Formats: sequence, C-alpha cells, structure tokens
Amino acid sequence: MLPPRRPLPRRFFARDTVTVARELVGCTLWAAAGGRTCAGRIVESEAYLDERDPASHAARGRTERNAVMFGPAAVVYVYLIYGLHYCLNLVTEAEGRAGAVLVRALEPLVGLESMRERCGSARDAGLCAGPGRLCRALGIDLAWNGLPLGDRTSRPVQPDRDVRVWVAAGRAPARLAAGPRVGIRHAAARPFRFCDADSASLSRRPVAEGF
DNA sequence: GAACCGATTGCCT
DNA sequence: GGCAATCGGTTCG
Repeated sequence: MLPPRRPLPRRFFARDTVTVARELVGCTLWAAAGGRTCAGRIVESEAYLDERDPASHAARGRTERNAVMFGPAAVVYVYLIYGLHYCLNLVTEAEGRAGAVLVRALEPLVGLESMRERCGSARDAGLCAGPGRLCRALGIDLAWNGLPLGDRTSRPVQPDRDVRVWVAAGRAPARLAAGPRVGIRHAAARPFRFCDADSASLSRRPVAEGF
C-alpha cells in the first residue's frame, strides 16, 4: 500500500520550528529527480532556530548560504557539510524570521531501487539513516536549495534535469522521543531532536537520558 | 590571507 | 574508537 502523497499546505510549515520538527516525524517525504520518484517516512528531525539558537546557521544573521532560512516557509534549504555531504532542511516560521528543520533520517518506502543505485551497499533500512545518506539516496544536492515544496512546483535545475520535493501526511509514531541534537557543541542541552523511538532507520539510537 | 572547524560518513585498527 | 576526506564560513592576525 502506497503512502499518502498529497502535499501538506504551506501553513503547516509557517509555524514554530520546534512544533513543526516534532510533527514532521511520521510524515512522508517525497523527492523526484531525473524522472525517478522516491519516498520515505521521516523518523528523525531537528529544529534550528534564529538568533536565539547558537547552533543554528542563522545564529549570526543572514548570509549568502543561509538566506533561504529567512524566507517564506515550505522551501528547501540545502547546504554542503564537511565539504562532501549535503543536508536537507525544510524552512519554517513566518517570512523574515529564520527557522528550519533538518531531516535526519527516513524509513525507505518508495523507489528503493533508485536509492540502492545511488548509495551502493547498505541494508535497506539504512539507506536514508543520516542527513548525508538521505540526500545521497534521494539525489539531493545544492541545486535543490531554495526549491519550494510541492508536487507541481518543479524547477528545471539543469536543461535535462527536473526536480521536485514535498511532504505528505503519514503514520504518527507510537513512541516519539526527544533529546539533544546530534553533533553540535553550542546549546547542546536543548531537546530539539525528535525521532520515532521504534524505528530501525535512525542515524543513531536515542540516548537514554532525556527520553 | 591563514588557520580552524563544522547540523557527516566510511574505512581503518 | 580513531581519523581522513574536502570546502566554505568564521575568526584572528
């Protein structure tokens, strides 16, 4: 049985970033590239705020890289990390206030053949377990930055390449875990990471503390 | 400008 | 568990 496909409205994203991050767990992320459509259930997310959040790219104001975080909600923010991986974020909040949710892991649902092809050897449950792996599995790169969410709002990234990405409803987790964000030093205590505690596709296990 | 480090991953011991 | 890969933003001189 196929997962829900109808896109969530922009107003879902134009809210408090922590609320959006929490409610995204269980939703379905769709991504189409080069005529191949993939989807997965979001099982792990993290909230990144504005100047109030030292761990956020927006902590020190607007730059060329983080500009989309300050724009309208329901837009994709993609950036290069460690010089070799991409991270997918979904912009939140009203226009003018920075905010985004990092999508850290998916349970693969649709297009597993394409994911396997892009990722090489990995168990199916681990194809999208981690922000970098997820982008690789779905074919997401810097060219997607600034793309509005939607199943019709495609953008010809290159003459022969057309991409689209959106989020649909899904199956809410039975046990939603919250805890500190992964791999950050500043504001490390804030419980801005959310995940489905029972998923086999997390980037890492929830730590006992705070769950 | 140079040095340092990051919202990561995969391969090494 | 340790560490290299590899680039851009930030900080410091």
